[in-house]
Amino acid sequence: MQPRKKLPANERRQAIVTAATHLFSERGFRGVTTRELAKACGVSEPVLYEHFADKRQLYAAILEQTAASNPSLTRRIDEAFASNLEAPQFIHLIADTIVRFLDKNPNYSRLVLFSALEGHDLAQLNFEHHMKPFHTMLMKRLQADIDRGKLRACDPAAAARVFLGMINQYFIYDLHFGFSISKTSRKKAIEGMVDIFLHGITK
Amino acid sequence: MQPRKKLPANERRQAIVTAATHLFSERGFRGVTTRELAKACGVSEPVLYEHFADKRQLYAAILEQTAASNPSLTRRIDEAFASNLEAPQFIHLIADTIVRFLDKNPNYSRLVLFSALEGHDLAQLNFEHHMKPFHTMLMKRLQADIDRGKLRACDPAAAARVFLGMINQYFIYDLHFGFSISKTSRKKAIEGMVDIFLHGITK
DNA sequence: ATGGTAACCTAGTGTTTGCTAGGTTAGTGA
DNA sequence: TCACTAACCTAGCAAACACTAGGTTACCAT
Repeated sequence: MQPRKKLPANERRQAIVTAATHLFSERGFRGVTTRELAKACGVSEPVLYEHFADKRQLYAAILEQTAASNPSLTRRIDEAFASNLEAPQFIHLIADTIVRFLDKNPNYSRLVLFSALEGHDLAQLNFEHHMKPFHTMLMKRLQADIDRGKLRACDPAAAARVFLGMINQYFIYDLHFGFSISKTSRKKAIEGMVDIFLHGITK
Repeated sequence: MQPRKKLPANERRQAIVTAATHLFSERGFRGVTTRELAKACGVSEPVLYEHFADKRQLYAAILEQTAASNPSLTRRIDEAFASNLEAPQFIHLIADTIVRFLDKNPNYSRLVLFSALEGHDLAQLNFEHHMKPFHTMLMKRLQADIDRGKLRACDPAAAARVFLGMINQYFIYDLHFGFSISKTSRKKAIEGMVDIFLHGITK
């Protein structure tokens, strides 16, 4: 065991947030003790309290970072919306982007869902920052396509909900099956769902 | 304060389970203390331990009852499947039945989701007893309609997933909005989603 | 009426929790 | 090189936790 390395405040703080994100996403706010947290960070408990006033504020910092970050996902989504792809290719791209993100960030959905269930003040942050804007953008895009006569005259709000629910179901299945489905059959499942969704909104 | 009423074991046990179901669905397993539990039941803590070996077994009993019960929902779903309604009416009926159930049992989804997230042994019980059979039945029904030429040749497994995800999204929105949406707009939202789903699977 | 007992209680147990007082060490600038 | 301080530690607090030993009371059969 080599002597412990001392880190500057900002780096240590980030290390704590990273480790805590893992733990909180696995077991929720109440399921993680500050002792575990400290051990996972490789430091002692008082160090946590030099960066965060209490456990709740540490949790809040994590939720905030989670909701504010994921720049790669946001960027790719924005790119998809900015592109002039036709509806089918556009929907495929969006679905693929989100599912790929969820595969690479298995913590994400758990963290968000835990915070919502546990009723944390900042639980709606992700909803307001990601889901709602996405929902709005998707609605507008679909409405535009309907106006252009590219899609049939369905309710764009309902369509956006179906799409989000469809993608979300992907996570629920993972939650129950424990990621036991192979990547290939997963890809097929997504394609099947997108296929039905597209048929549902096109003439 | 009138003298406390003594209940026979089976009635007291059921009273405990009922009260505990409420609390656990609101805050999850770790979010509820045995003291709260006892208070909510109107008894002292040792009474809990005369009916259940420990907190986990009480929780297990609740999950078991939740997964095994809801006979009204199961019966109505079975009736819908047994009926010879055409696909559109059938899908409308199923969606309406489930949504109506979720409105009357706001605890249900939370309890199931909490147990899944917290990784309880019996978490898959509901999935195995309700979701999976329903998924299978829906798949078979859709496949039959596809074979009869009533529906287009889509992937029935994917279709079932889209349907479940769509319904599930209804709960997620409630989770975030806190049941602030009025019943009428809710009904409209469901109808819009069912509409898209139906268009997605019909020719 | 009254004994027997199922149903319930008070008053704790040891353990774990979030959090802290007060001391120690590693790294840096002069 | 050495003093200063940011970064870290050990040790332990009070409160809350799941759970229990041992005594009390309401109810029912006789």
